[in-house]
Amino acid sequence: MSLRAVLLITLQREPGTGYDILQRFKAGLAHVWQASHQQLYRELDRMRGDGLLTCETVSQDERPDRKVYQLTEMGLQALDAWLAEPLAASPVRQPLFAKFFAWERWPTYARREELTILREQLKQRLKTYGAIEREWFSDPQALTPSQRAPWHTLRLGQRLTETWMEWIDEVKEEVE
Amino acid sequence: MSLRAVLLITLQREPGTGYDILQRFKAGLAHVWQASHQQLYRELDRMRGDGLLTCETVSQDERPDRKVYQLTEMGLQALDAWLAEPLAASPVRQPLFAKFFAWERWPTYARREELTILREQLKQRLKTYGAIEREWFSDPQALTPSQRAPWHTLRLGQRLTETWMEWIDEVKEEVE
DNA sequence: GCTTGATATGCAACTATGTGCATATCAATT
DNA sequence: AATTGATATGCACATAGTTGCATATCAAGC
Repeated sequence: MSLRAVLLITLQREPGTGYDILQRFKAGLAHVWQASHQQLYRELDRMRGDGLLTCETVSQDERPDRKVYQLTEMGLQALDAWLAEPLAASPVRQPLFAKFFAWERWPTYARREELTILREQLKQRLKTYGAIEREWFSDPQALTPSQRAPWHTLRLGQRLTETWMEWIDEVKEEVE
Repeated sequence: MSLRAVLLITLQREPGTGYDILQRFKAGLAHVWQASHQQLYRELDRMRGDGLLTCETVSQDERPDRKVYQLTEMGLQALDAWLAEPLAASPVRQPLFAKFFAWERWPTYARREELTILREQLKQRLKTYGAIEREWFSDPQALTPSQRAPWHTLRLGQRLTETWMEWIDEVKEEVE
């Protein structure tokens, strides 16, 4: 349901095509949801089939048609229902942690490589967060409550990433 | 692959049945992996089919047979290959964050309920972590490196959970 | 002239996970 | 005597997500 919910939220703000949504995902929702274009197009079509969206095909000169999706009343109701229902706890799944349970069989060079790559990914993620923050939330005091809410999620994303990085730096010393 | 990998690690330490593994998951690996019994039995059977495990059926007086699974040489190789290969970055998927992007449509009472329930779940998780720590890692200094490694994962689990809880407490004030 | 990247869409096959249902025994409690 | 919880296994169906492939145009750079 969650991809569907994220799409409902994204389209509720303004109508758009699969490609639009993909761009929005890459820009600001990067710390919220990731999906491939295949997944998006498929889900949008299903949602249209279920009556949550309407689809208007816009012809373009000598280019593939754009399909602009828009929420229906039913879609809005589905969104409200999802918002009202508390989320189920997400199951814990940390494949990296599992490797620590096979410490003896995990070669030192592989440990080092794994942690180095992960640290690099986290650093990159922080950079992305920073870019999003500068673009959308440069002046937190000036934000309205509904603009401020997404900012909070970004802040948590940052703190969780920092917590991870601090841990890696501590553990790395013991790896070698 | 990851459930498979977790099973390889669990069985590498000592052979066992699906039920055994389920108990181990509940006991100590709770902060690493969660899986239903259906998933375990199915995956174990597939792994046997792929030659990673052998299965010995042990008859019990008037009870269903127990199936004791054990790693094969191939299974050990698969484990080593998995350990050597750095993990791909896991995609970000935070349905809760998505709700913050629909702030205006998210009723105050629902926000409050959502965060209260989540806080309770996190508190419960910390309690579980505490129990695991007391049972397995009561004296961190006395641990061998390979016992110490899983302890690190527990510590990170605790810190991430704490980071979440602090964030909830901050955000809760603005919710109301 | 050719490649690369952005724009724009999607099918088909596969893998992973979740949910509902089903079975069977024994011990302990009500 | 009946129910509940622990032990022990599993099938079948449904949902969610990944990967490979396919198509088509235009602009910009080499």
